[in-house]
Amino acid sequence: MAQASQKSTPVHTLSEGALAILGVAKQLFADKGFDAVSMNEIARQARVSKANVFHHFGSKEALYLAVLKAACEETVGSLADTQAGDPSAAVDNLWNFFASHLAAMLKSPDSVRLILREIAESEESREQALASQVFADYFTRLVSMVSDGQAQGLLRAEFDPALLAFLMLGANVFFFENRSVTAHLAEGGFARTPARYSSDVFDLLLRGALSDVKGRKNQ
Amino acid sequence: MAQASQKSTPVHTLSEGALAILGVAKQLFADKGFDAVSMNEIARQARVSKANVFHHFGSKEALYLAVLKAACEETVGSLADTQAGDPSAAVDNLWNFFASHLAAMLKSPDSVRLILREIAESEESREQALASQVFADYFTRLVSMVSDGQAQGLLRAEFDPALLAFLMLGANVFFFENRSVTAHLAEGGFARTPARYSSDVFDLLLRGALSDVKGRKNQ
DNA sequence: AATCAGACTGACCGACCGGTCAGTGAATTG
DNA sequence: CAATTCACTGACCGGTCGGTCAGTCTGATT
Repeated sequence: MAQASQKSTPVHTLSEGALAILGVAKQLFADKGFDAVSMNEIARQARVSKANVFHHFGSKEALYLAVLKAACEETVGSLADTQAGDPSAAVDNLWNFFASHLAAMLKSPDSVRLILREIAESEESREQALASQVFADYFTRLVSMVSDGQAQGLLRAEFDPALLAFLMLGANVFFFENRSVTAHLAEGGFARTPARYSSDVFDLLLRGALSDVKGRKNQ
Repeated sequence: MAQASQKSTPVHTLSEGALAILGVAKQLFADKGFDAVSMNEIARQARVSKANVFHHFGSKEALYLAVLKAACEETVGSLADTQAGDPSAAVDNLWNFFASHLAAMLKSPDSVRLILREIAESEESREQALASQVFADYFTRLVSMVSDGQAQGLLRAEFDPALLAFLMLGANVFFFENRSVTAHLAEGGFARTPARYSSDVFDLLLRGALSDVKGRKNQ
């Protein structure tokens, strides 16, 4: 075991074969989940021997962890440049973040599916904590933007900012997870393109569903 | 193979052992997914021999299908009694459906996780179609309620009714899937109890996040 | 008493699993 | 040139996988 299972080697120092393994493993794990993928299959698709996979990553668990870690870094990385913005334009910032978040998810779907899969897992493992951290990162950013909007008087202050943030995150994730289902749906026109979905959802969240007559009867 | 793999035996005609197997399999499949569960494990927990599991269900696939089918029926069944309601009270109907939907999910989490797992799968199998149908059932109901609300002038008519339905469904599913994550979150107060979450989300969706000043600047 | 159906079991099967290991061959280094 | 390093491999291991089968036991039918 030459350099197996060393912690978090920067990606660009890996050998060609190791990168191929990482790429194949990412796609397979995202597609079918940890248990449905065998090391044999990964090796075959990466065109290396199975022993070579173990040489580079030590164990199946370690390989999975490496894949997940890369996916998390890629995901939070794509978010890093979509930041800043002054509080007085909180609603615009919110919109930018919301739309680019969905776009980023769709641009690297394997990473996202990997992370969502991990979060859905019930056991509280090291891997789950990693994936949850990505979730928390997005969430915290959204919450602070919403808070800004409330502080500036642009948004109503009566609701919990975390609630809107959660709703926005959920709207994107739910869209992402159900793309294939909504595509076959008769009423699925709203989800035909991500851009349209984003702007329509954002508009609905901001303005609300209620008509402007005084009928405020909820609960 | 005595009565294995017959299609959709009504549950109450199954033997005691078969029911035990079904129950154990449901919990295990929901917890860990198809590939992470072995027939040995199911047999052990159900206190029967592995051969007996095959006697009753023929194959692992068939057992999984039986479990999934039962879960789908249970889920749409819990929805069946929450129906009707005249169109003029569309908003109230919407609220009732929304709140009881979340409550129903939390009452039979194994079934829900089974279905969500199946929907998340990429391959378009027979099982996926089954699970998607449950999704479609809920969705269609919601859409028609929203349409009613729009026809009655209670809700704004400018947005796609399917969009609000989708958002509501997503809000509940997202809450369900991320219960364990939000519980550890500092800003997770909004998700402390399902009842509070339901009513707060519903209120926010109806009234919108924007404050009432004329600042309508979105896009 | 004889027959039959069906729930149930232990022993077994070939295939495949994750993982190991001794070794090969091509660069790098002294 | 010798020594070292390291990506890489084929052969192999014990164990578990989904699945089969011959047969046992029990209770109802005739």
